[in-house]
Amino acid sequence: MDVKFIQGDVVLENVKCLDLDLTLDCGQAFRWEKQRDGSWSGVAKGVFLNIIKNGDTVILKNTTKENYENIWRGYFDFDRDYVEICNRLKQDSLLAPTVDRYYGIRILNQDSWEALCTFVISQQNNIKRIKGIIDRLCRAYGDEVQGGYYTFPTAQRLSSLSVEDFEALGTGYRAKYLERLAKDVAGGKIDFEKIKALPLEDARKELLNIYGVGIKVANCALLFGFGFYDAFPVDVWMKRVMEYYPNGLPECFKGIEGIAQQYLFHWARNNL
DNA sequence: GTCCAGGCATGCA
DNA sequence: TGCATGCATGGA
Repeated sequence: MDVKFIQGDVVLENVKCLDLDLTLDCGQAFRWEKQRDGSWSGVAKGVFLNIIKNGDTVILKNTTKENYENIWRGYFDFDRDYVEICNRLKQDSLLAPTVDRYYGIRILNQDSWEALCTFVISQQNNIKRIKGIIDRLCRAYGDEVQGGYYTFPTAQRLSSLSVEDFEALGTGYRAKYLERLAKDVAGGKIDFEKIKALPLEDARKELLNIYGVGIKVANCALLFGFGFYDAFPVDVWMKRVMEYYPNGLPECFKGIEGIAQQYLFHWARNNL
């Protein structure tokens, strides 16, 4: 992959195994919007981005070199060899056709706080409604960084809200979880950087101590917001998929269980 | 009207 | 340890 900085844009050439449509709308992030020109707009880590892919060329419009290096390079996982990963996953005969069918799904490295909050909201919920809740949350308590695009509110900002304030966003019974989560994070009870540095099992234990966080939400947060590619979230869709793996996960998933999971999850939602 | 969604806390055995 | 139950909301 070649990186060029051309007239205020960041241009990446020869990008392999990246499908923006699949990656930005496969149930791992809920805030990206597709534009009429086929590009995607969104906000991550407090910064707005419009991104488009033509052939093997990706253009991050109106982006500084600093933002590319500090945010987007890691967010889109540009340094990871997904071609090699997909080839490895295709050693599994069940996953092989799925990887071919949905080739280009990547894991986004989202902000830890946003991912944790997002997947607390996601529990016992559907993707359409999750998006609506998060959109209302950001519009109400985030900062507008571009017309109609808002940052995800900080834990400090949300720590002053009441349970009723969260309920007003349509979060339902999850409101009490969010209320306490915001206060605990703002108060320093939960240290994201410390958790990121732990082994998977220990990191998961830390997250499981949080009110409203169970095994599924913990694994999603670990995979999408803490850099644990070996986390393997199992929700109602993945439970159906697991019937195809009665003897457990195949050896070729090792270390990248989370990436395998995302292909299987997407396949399940579209075919089961 | 019933069922379901990227589940979890709680109570009880 | 494992299992049953209640839980908010909105779309199908």
